[in-house]
Amino acid sequence: MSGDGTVGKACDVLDLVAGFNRPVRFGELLDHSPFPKATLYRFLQTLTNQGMLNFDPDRQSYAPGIRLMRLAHAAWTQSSLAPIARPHLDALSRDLGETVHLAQLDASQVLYVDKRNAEQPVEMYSQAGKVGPAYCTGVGKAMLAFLPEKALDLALSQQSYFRFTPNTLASETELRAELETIRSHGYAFDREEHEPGIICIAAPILTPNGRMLGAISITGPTSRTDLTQLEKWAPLVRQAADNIGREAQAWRFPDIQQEKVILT
Amino acid sequence: MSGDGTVGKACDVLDLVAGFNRPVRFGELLDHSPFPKATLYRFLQTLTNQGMLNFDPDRQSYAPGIRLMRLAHAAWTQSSLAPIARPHLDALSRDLGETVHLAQLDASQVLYVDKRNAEQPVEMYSQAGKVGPAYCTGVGKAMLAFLPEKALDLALSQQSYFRFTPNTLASETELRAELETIRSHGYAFDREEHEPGIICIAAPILTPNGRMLGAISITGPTSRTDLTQLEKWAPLVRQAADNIGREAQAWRFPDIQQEKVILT
DNA sequence: CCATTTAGTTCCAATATTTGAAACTAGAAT
DNA sequence: ATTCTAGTTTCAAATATTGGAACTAAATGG
Repeated sequence: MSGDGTVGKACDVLDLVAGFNRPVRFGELLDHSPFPKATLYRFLQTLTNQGMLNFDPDRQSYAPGIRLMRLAHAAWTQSSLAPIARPHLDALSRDLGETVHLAQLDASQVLYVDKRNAEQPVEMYSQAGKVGPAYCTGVGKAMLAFLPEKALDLALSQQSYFRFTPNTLASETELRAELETIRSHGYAFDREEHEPGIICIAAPILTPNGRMLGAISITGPTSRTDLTQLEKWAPLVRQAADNIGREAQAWRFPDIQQEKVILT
Repeated sequence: MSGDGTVGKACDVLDLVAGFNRPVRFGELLDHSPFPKATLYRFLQTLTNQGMLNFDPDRQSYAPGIRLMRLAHAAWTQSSLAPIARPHLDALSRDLGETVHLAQLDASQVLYVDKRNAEQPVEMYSQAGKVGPAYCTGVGKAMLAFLPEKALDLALSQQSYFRFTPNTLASETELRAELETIRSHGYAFDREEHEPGIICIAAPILTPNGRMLGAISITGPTSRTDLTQLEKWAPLVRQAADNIGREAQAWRFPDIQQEKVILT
């Protein structure tokens, strides 16, 4: 994938292991990796040794290690929009009573960063940290629509365009047209493009100076809601997204000033 | 810390950045790292490039990257006890009405893997992924008590023994005596050793063949409960821990058999 | 406004590490 | 008992990392 020397390769191995979504044996990994046996073997040893992978001696299988959870906790706290967005998600969830998602883009995929569930309490990592396709979800399209040109080209070339439902926009051409519409409206719909019976409205989170940071969405089942209903919520969703974007840009400036004060 | 070649060093840099618990600039990292300027610089570039770190161009600061969240999600699903323990935590939480923790050991520290909160829904990564000291928490001591000798020696040498409260066991000698008691009882108390006003009872999670996998605990404020009350719950906690341990060992065997069946 | 300091980035030859074919070992299947 | 398969180790050649030093950009201050 990406040739950042030894470290990049090690990251690729991490992804490889994580990608199986189950503990996996050496041989399987070898079949799916570009590395020679000895090389892959040493990477697995090193990563296991570091706690980035977990080796189960009973099963003789590798899985992502819990050291990653500690690091991810720091990432969630510091690099994600979750801390800033939290009160806004709470408010949307309370006011609208439907599922609320907060997502960011990671490797051209949608990464769900936080969630409020309509009737039941949040399920932990089973939601946060989960990934999904960008080209056929509300949050995904909302984010793509406001990506800078070069990044967009790359991202669009990396989508699978698998047709999950009859409504899926399953080509780059169709998707680009849709993104145009989304840009002009300022929000995106998911018209059962990923899962039948599930629709959503999503808005991008943009800083005042235009950097796209993520997206939020309101999701509901077609049994309970429809696109007309969702569209009525558009102003609310947009407003929440704008507030998050503004706060995100303002964030940390106090921090820097503090340092200045201390140094003076 | 640990010299696993280039990959090990890159992991150290990740820990270094995560350890600040806030976005941090190049210079600060340099002051706290053993690497020369150019070397650290290249590590940061590579890791940022890989999405393992996040570089904020406005602030010119580094933070753990959201790619870690995706990997951690896989770790939580596959390598942690959370999926197995979930129903047991739910039951304990429902029956006892107090806070329930599930923890595992990571780098001689307590890593909280899941949680049920008495009255309010779970807070996401703000709990899962969080780390704490092993020598002065219930889950920590319960796990240490059932660690194999060599691993225990290492772990005990890595504790800070900071005296958080008057009750903290702030030396290896005191702690070893306590671990002896815990081994004979099969459960551990936290007698306000980490936070004043907070007590807990914890039980190690052991496989039938004796491998220590983690621990669970029931925590309460001294205003509402006392050690006598907690001790009454010991059988319940132990039973839940045993069930988790048994299921964890049994886990995956079907998987292997499936493969055998397919191959035959 | 220019001089000076500080912070961050690039270069490149010396050096240490990674690489991977091949040999080896343990255990399962025949 | 023998053959296979899966996993582990070895070692010289190939390659990537290293880090001192030179460089640039941006902040500071005179």
